Amino acid sequence: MNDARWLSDQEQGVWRRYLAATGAVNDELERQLQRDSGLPHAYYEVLVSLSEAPDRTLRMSELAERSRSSRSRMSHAVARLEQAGLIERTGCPSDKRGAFAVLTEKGYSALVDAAPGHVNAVRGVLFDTLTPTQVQQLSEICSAIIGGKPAPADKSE
Amino acid sequence: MNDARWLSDQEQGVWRRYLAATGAVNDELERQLQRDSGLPHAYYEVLVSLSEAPDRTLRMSELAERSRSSRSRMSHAVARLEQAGLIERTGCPSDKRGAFAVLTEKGYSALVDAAPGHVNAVRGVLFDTLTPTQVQQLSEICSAIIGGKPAPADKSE
DNA sequence: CCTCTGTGGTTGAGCGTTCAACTACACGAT
DNA sequence: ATCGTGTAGTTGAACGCTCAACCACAGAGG
Repeated sequence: MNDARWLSDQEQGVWRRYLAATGAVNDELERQLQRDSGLPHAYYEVLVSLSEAPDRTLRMSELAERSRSSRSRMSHAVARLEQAGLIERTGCPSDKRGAFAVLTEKGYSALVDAAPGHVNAVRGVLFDTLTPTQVQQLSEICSAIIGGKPAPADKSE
Repeated sequence: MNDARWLSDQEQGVWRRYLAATGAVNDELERQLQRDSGLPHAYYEVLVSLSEAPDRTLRMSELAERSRSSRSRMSHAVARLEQAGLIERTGCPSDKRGAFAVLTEKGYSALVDAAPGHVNAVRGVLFDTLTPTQVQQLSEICSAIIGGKPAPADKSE
């Protein structure tokens, strides 16, 4: 493990804190959403994306992009959400390979029901914990990470 | 969605960037480790914990704590790692309910092989992307999220 | 000794993600 | 027309995680 390119003690500490912190945030959100709404966070985000789209409708691939997710994953996810009655699928007339996902009324209410608790959890875990200065710093740090790597990123800002 | 406790536009932006950034970091690390070593990141961390313990040995529950993981998860994980020959289990003489997990030579080599690529990935995704100031800020932000304890040199866990 | 409660650890089912096929259609070239 | 290539989306198996039992033992009290 004595590699010339190993992390410094300081870097190693930061990295471990990073893993602990993001892990804690993740766990807390996942647990809260699952407990209060029976939805995994990933599925909640799918509903959010659809709710913000015109006609609450998106192509599968668009939906995958916005959720930073693979097509396969979105296929499985939408299948489950459809089976739960929160989403419906319709074919695309102009391109017969395509498929639309549409948020149902039931799906919209599920989202409206889930949102306050979720927002509360986000506040509790992040915005209530950090100072406004830290929030600003975190924002810039995240922008740096997103922009510096060839990863599927949200450009809608 | 017009809840009095909804997130402000700024907060919402930060939150989405946070999700994108941490998601990208996660995906990148998971992909790199899986491709180059066939290990999920969680399993890699188990090997790291064991490699740092005296005699490369830890009780299951200690291992679970250090990996911020449930006992169940650790049981499954160690079962798989044992089956892969990277870990061995031995009973605890003083408490016959207990079990030790021991890193094998093969497990140690697997870790040594995997480490450089992993460290490289961590650098590429985080430390090469951020300025030293941002790294320091991130460290304090993570500390705040974890425990509310500020000190960068803090080690009260 | 025996039960009662608590703890260390395991197990199995259910679920979400991944990966590698695979289907079906679009589009351009031959 | 048909061939080849590329794209949209789906499928199934393998795998890791979670959750709720569950087993085996420890320790205290009767």
